[in-house]
Amino acid sequence: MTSAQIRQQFLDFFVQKHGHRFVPSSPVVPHDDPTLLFTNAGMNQFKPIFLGLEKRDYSRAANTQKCIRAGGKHNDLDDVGRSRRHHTFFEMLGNWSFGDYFKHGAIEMAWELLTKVWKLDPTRLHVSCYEGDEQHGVPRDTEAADIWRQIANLPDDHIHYFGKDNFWEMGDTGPCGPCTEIYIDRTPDRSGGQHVNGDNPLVMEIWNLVFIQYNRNADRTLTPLPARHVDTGMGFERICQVLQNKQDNYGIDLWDPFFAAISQLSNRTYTGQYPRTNAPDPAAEAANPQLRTDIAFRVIADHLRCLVFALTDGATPSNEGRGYVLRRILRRAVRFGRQQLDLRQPFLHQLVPVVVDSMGSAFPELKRDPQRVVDIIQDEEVSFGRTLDRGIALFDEAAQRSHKTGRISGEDAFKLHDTYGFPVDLTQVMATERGMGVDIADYERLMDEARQRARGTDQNDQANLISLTPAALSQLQQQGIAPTDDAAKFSTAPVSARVLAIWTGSELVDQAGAAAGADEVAVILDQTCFYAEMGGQVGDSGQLRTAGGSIVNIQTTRAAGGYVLHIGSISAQPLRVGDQVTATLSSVRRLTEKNHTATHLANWALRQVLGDGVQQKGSLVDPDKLRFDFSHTKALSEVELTTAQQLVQAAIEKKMPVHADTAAQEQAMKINGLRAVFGEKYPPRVRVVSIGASLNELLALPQDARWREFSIEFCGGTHLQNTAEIENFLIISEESVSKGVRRITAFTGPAARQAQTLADDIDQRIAAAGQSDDEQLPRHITNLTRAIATPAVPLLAKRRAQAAIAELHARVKALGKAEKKQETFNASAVADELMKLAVGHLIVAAVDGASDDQLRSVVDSIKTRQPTYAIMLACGAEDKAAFVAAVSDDLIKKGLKAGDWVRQTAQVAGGGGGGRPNLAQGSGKDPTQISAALDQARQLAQVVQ
RNA sequence: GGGGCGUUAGCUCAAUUGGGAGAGCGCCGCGUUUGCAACGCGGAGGUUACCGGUUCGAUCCCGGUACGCUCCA
Repeated sequence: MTSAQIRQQFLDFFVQKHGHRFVPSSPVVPHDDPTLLFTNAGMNQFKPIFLGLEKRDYSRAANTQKCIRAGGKHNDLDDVGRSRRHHTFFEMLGNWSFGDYFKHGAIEMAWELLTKVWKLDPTRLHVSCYEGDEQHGVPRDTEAADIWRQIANLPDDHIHYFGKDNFWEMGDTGPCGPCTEIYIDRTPDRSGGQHVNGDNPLVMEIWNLVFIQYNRNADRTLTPLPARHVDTGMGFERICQVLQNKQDNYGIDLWDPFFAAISQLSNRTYTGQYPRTNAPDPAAEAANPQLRTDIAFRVIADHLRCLVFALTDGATPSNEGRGYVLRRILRRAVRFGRQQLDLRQPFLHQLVPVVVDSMGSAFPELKRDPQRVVDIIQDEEVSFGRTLDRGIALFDEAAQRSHKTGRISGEDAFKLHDTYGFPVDLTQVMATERGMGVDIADYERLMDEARQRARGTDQNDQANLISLTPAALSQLQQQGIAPTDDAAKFSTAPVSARVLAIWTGSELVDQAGAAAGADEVAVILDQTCFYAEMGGQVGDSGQLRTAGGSIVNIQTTRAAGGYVLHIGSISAQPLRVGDQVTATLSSVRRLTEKNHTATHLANWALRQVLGDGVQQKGSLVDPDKLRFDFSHTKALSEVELTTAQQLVQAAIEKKMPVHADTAAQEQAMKINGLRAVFGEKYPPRVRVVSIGASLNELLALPQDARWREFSIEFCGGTHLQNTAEIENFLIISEESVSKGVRRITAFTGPAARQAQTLADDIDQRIAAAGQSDDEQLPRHITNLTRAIATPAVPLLAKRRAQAAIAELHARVKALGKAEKKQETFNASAVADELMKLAVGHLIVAAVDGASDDQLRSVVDSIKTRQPTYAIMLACGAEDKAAFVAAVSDDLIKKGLKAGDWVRQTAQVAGGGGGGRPNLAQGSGKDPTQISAALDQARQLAQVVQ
């Protein structure tokens, strides 16, 4: 049975036989959950259902979920390759019940699938159940055990009890419950019962059934949930191992194409050997080259699969967060290829088609744009190659330094790693190759210190107000407080509302402010006109006022579990639950709406200019500006920017009406030219914001080619009535945010007007500089440079100024060159004159009207012709005297050093100087003292006369 | 979010009590050679990332900005 069949049978069993809805795997990169690095369990996408934040139109679901476990709390990265069961990426088969079937149904179906469909030997199956927790009043899960006895006829010695391993919790608080795990005993004599939940690889957990029936409160107590859920997870690679009768997860057919491809690249074969333990054992590995090869094959295959999925789902390698985890995974794969398989050139990207071909039918998203994935990986490989080359050079230096001790210092190893990204295990390998060691203890010490430093300043600010804890959420629900009615948010009129709850960030209180404590709060009302941050539009600010004189200044607004949190500070009188308030928006809402409507026009205009490849990658709309990120591979040209800007400006001048209405998603999706954010989940009924044509017109003729001339987007934000209200639109900057993503920032309305005056000012300066005299050029350059240093300068004006500055620089350079040509001619002539004034081997003279540079070239000129002389020349400008001295080696030996000579000379003219014994320079502030200074110079030179 | 490091010629990089901006490769010209490679001679190419400060004087010291590399969370 192939792995593909196994996957399909699992899904068919639940979907076709037991009425589950197939819910496609959510992306491995959880775009909407910043607390999670990667999707690491099947239930991630169902979390909101368990938390009671969301309802679905199905109560049974099944899927195979893409999971990554690396970098977070579960970090399996370093075990991969040596371990038989670990992956950075794996599939988790699962079935769920949301308030539908519970323990009986879950166990019955699991048993049926394993023993009837897949025909596993029932006598080899064991289960574990929760042993209970008296302290919190949770009984031993005899219920599950009884079901097992009844359905599976399991004898008592196949039912085991454990503590916290059999109690599953989502977090510190929230839904949780006991679970029952199914194990398979593959010992020859079926004696594995004692190893259940132990380390024996022959006794392996294959399925975990979780029964969610409690809520864990903040005080650690448990409350039974009104609706009980089932959440199960079965490692796909593991069950394939069992059904294909293999000893390890990498022995299954799924990996065959991977190993074949790696084999072809490296000209080696995979034999499936494993070390005794998961921990690296350099001695054993050194003695067995085939073992090292096998480990490398597994590392590359696993990491490759992980990268391709993560990149496909929109992540990119970077130096922070999840991007950093991906970079580490990629580099680990490259390192193993390089060290063990001698793959010195970028190779990983060549393997991408293996993943796409072998898994593309189960995960069609892989086929969408594999070339992008190839490009990103290749880029990373090339840049890691540079890092390694640099590291090797630096390692050589370090080895040189410590060649006496025969030991690379911990400090060097640390610096190689911390500053230059050169992996410490490579340092060790290279040291060993030269018969050297590495001071690893000291390296670890420095590493710990660095970790401490990084953590030291990690403070969690008062961010607690912006969301509700699961405990607070369930408390609100239990009090019967309905989600906030925010239908009024699309208008700007004040509304009258009642205070339903006050949240301090840690608890719900009846009153707050002034004498009542906590004045930074989040207020929940029965209805509101405030827009909670969403879809890139920032939350509203404004005021809540009571008749009794309490005022809450709202800084921002967020949504949590259907409740709108008005976050702000209470002044004057305390605020109480039950108070009647008037909610008034700040006038900046209008500015935000200008920016939001303009963002839609910008999105549309960029697509007109750059083509359909432009996809929205993010946006931020606040009162000050709009920021729009979109996919595009290179910087925008001046023409593209100008055209996009003009398109938006034209749309403003056309005074187009802005329509917003809801429609069935399925219908709306058909509209030609509609923009939706890729990867975003949209509800069955969506709100469509269209500019220039009403939703009714659009839906009447959805495929009409005309619609491409209009901006049409799914959007829940607030907008103007008419584009004319935007007034002005000016692009302020254009930059790259990550590979393949550009960002434009723009202003509208009054901010754009202000920016325009800056642009006009700059254009005037450019014009003035163009006609400037030669001497004034540097001043114009400085002025222009300063003028564009202000952040709010429109981009096009800035680019014009930069071009002008470059031109001015070129002019200055050309002038300097012309002057210099004359100078060299003068220098040798002046030198000729001066040499006539020599007294013995000494020349001390003033050169009138010469510059510092000219002075030096005269000295050079004399020196080349009379290498045995001592020379001191001086020149004066308005407020400055300059000296250059040169002394021959002979005369230095006699006691005249140029540095001392020029210093003591320049001191006479109120300055100082210095340099080397053979050449030095100095300067002073008083040019009238030049001749006195030169007298001093002659005096000092007496020593060599 | 917090550290470390970097930015000098087209490229790779030097330049220490703060005092003359350099090398190798590449490029252009000339020479040697039947030709090529190689070699020899000569040459062009620099706002030392940007802004400010200290100083008689800053590639160098100090502060800030931008960009890049890198480690940790």
